Amino acid sequence: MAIPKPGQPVRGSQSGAPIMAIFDLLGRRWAMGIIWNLSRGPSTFRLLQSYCETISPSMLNNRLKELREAKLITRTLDGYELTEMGEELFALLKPFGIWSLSWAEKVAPEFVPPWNEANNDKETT
Amino acid sequence: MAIPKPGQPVRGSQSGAPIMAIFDLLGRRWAMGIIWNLSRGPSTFRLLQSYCETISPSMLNNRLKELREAKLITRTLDGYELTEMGEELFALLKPFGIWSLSWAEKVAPEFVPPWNEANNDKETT
DNA sequence: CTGTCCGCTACGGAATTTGTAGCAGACAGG
DNA sequence: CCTGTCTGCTACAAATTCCGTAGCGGACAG
Repeated sequence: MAIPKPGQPVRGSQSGAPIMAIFDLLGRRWAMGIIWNLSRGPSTFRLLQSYCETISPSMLNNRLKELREAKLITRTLDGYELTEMGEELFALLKPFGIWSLSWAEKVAPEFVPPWNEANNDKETT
Repeated sequence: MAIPKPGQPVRGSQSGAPIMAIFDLLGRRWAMGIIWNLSRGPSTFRLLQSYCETISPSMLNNRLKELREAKLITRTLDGYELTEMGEELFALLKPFGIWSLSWAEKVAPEFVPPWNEANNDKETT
């Protein structure tokens, strides 16, 4: 049940607006992380698994299927990769990366990894 | 367990990067929806409950607590409202609203509510 | 004191996620 | 062909999270 059907009320939607469908899709464990990891280029099932260390194969499989049904990713000979729409979504997600740094500094300074301070200049796509 | 502790590996993080902490926080049911609803102004517990129709009180309470711990929202006499950081996050979330429309058109045309077509020109903040 | 509304908690059952074992297919060496 | 190894993916039970509903204590009106 990746994409809520038009007739069915989206979980938590007060109007069935598309934004709630997206939140329903991305508001699941690993969904955004998978998009994020895939933004670095095509990736295989196994590779994705190692990126998301503790994800279980069936979870990964489920998320991958849902994301595929949502036309956000696609299967290729190289494994999985973002579709054009997936890239668009990632473009929206990207600012989170920068913002999350300042957020982490405020709510949990120690949480910002040291390698980041010396490494965050490669952040430009 | 809203904010992953520095020592603990974030669920699904390959490096403990802040972005994964955000994904861990927002990648839970209702989290983004709550931020979204709160962006319209302060709201009460009961009101939030009616916005997120099927959420249970304990769930809402949990999310609210996590979001508060993450310094994204705050309690006031009016109920709950976004902090400055929460507003920043919403600013990042806002483009999703526009993008979700074109996404919905492509993956589920019928899903785009009719009222939107006559209403999406007030979207320019 | 009674009734009503509010914020919030408790708790059992349902749904989702995790951890682990394992299957089928591809490919290399022998 | 047989063996070993690697990859993509499935199965399934256990653990965790979430939903649905009942209910508590406080505020406030009559």
